Amino acid sequence: MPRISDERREVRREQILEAARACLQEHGLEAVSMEMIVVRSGLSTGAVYGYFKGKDQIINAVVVEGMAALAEDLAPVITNPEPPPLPEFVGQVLSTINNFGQRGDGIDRLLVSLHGWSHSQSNLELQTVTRASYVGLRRLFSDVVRRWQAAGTFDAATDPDSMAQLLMSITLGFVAQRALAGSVEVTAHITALDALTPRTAKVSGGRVSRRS
Amino acid sequence: MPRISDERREVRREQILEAARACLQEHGLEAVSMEMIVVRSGLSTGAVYGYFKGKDQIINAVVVEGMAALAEDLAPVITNPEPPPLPEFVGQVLSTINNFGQRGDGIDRLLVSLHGWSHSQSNLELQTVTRASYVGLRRLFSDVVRRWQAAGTFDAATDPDSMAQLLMSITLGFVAQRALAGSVEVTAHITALDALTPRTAKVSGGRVSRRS
Amino acid sequence: MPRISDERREVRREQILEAARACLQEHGLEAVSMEMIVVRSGLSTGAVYGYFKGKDQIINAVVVEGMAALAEDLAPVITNPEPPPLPEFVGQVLSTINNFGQRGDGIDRLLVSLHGWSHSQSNLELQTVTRASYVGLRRLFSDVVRRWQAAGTFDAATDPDSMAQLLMSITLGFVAQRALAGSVEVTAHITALDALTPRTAKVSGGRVSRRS
Amino acid sequence: MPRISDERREVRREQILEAARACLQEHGLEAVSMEMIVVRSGLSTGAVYGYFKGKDQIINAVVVEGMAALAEDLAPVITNPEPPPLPEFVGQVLSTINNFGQRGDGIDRLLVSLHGWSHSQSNLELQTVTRASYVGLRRLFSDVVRRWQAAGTFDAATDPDSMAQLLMSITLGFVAQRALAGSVEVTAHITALDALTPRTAKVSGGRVSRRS
DNA sequence: AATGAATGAGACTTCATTCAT
DNA sequence: AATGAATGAAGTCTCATTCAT
Repeated sequence: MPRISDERREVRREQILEAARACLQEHGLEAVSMEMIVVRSGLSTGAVYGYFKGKDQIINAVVVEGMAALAEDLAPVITNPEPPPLPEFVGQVLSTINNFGQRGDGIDRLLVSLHGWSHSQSNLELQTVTRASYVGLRRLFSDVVRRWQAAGTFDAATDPDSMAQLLMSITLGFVAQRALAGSVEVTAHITALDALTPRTAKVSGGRVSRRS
Repeated sequence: MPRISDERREVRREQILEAARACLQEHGLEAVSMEMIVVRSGLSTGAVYGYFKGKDQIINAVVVEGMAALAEDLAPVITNPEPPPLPEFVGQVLSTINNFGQRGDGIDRLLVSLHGWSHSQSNLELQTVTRASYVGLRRLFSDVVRRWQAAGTFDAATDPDSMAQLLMSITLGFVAQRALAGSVEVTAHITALDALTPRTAKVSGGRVSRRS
Repeated sequence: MPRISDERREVRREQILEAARACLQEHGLEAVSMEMIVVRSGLSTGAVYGYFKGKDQIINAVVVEGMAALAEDLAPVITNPEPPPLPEFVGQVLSTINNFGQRGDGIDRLLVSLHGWSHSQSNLELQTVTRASYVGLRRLFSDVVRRWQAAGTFDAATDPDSMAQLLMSITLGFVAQRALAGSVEVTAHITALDALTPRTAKVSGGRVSRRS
Repeated sequence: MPRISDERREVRREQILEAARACLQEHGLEAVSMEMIVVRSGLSTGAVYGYFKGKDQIINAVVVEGMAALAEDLAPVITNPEPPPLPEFVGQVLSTINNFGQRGDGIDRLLVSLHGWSHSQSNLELQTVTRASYVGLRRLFSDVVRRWQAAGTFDAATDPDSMAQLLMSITLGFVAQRALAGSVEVTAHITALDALTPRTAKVSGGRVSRRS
């Protein structure tokens, strides 16, 4: 029988993860220390160990919950039964991602996710979860492609899985480019995809006219 | 007046970086220790410190030289005065990247680069170099686009910088997806881009005229 | 809100300084190692670092607290409003110093202070404190001279500051000679000063009158 | 059969000691490193080890040769068969010492000697030499006292050894005070001793008149 | 449950000394 | 004799984790 309510427990847990995120972003994967997290969380060392078994578990939780939160944000866009044309669809995905990075508190959760990518290279547990998560996302992308094909707005001969790989690369690459090069714009991606996309008479005509 | 030749010095230096790469891949950014690198390099602690001022300098050198090596491999593809059509061009880029990752020795230099991405988030020196490097790569991409446009094989109205951002995302995303999801294929990307791209004869001519 | 009382904390701190003193005397300034101090203190490495930021801080604390303790011992002698004649006064000072060196525990705090003299040559922080402390002591000596002069037992024409310099030299020199030559006696100094000093009745009266 | 002449060898040896002195003064006993000395001496590591067996030997040589050089400077003053009255004699000693400290080259050999005092506390070899040297100096002082007594200018009842201890303290104390408090003047010491010293009619009369 | 002092393995780095050239 | 690269023991300090209170 817990002395403090589950609700309160959850608040504390989030407090710790919040602190960990901040430290991770501020100091990087190699330099985060338990003490940092403890101080920033406002709890005591012992208390933190009451919520997490150790440092690794905290880092993993940060990464995993980050992925989960992003997935949640992406869900409406990606499971949309009638997805918009590819450029617009990608625009929606990237916008969602962009917004995800900027949640009031000064922590850019996307930058934190880069640390997760690195960490998952050598942390088996995290690797398993991460891989499952990204493979899952890729499958959702391929489902979108299939929905386009079913709706007749996309070449039926194209392998949905291949297309999903490309969409995946664009998505992850957007995150990486944002972190590494700094300036990236969602609209630039939309523009570029618009330029690529072949338009059948009806569609392309419609769009072109809209823009002229 | 060095007792050992510059050549020999360079060999030793590379020995150390090689060891660092292996350790980085095997244990991850947070867990690499100097002792690991020292043991693996076959040199003594003191010797390693004779070549690098400290751990950070080694890590940075690994990352920076990794980027430089990749850039060198990519150069012929990316500075090609008559670049092939986009899907094929991207195919060449991704293939080069793929090959770069698999240089006999069992070290996947691309996985190592993910650690570099993470590390550069919180290491100012590395960040500066990294950013310059990726911004430079993006510029080269935009030059490729301009060459396509000059050759009349690409819509002249498209902003080359936007297109470069997309190419950049695809490139970086390929690396990330390879590390995170595991199975990615260059051919899948080519296929997908082929499906998107307007076919030369009819379309490109048509589009160019339509928009001019 | 500390779990251990301030009192207990102070005890621990003193434990560490005690250990440091012992090591300093036993091995000398260049050879004291943290491990020595840690082992001798009976605490763990981490614990010691919880009380002092580093080795330098410990050494400095040993020196500074040593000076403070000696100053405390000297206070009653040196601030005596009616100081005895010079030879006896110097005898009191040197005796106090001698006693200070032999506090039961087998550590000669005066020998330790020699290390402090050396260390303060190249440790700015320590130099500042040391200098202030010795300059302060010199001022107290000149005040004693002034009290003698006010009481009419000392030549009023003599510059108190000059006399203070001599007293200072005798005092510091006693410490040095004790450490370097080994056998020094307080009584020898008293005897010698007695031999120098003009005897009260005849001489001092004569001199004072002659010079006023 | 030495390939280089003994003369050249001696020059090199002095070069090394000179470098060691500079480093000792600049960085202090604990912080001097072989590399520092090597670099400053302008020789190579190996060369330095050709002249001295190790670091300790260099430090000891610096200290011992420093004492020897000072002794040489002091010799004429202290072995003077007809030493001047005590205040003047002390003045000569302290002046000699002061000059010893300031030999053009920016190195204060007296400050270096403080490190020697510290080092000799825990270096048996150095301690032996140092002790012998200072005990010897003290004996010379007592001989001076005996010469005063023989000449009838000093109370014959005074124990020369006691007086020697006092002179020793003043001498060493002058060095210490110079290093620790900064401003010390030879003249202040003369003045103070003048004020102490009892004058038989003739002598005191003469001096007093000079001052009134 | 909570606290935070204590632990101690292990990280990074220096540096006196050696020795192949 | 001279060089200076290499060695590796030893030093300083950090930090994840535990546990008495």
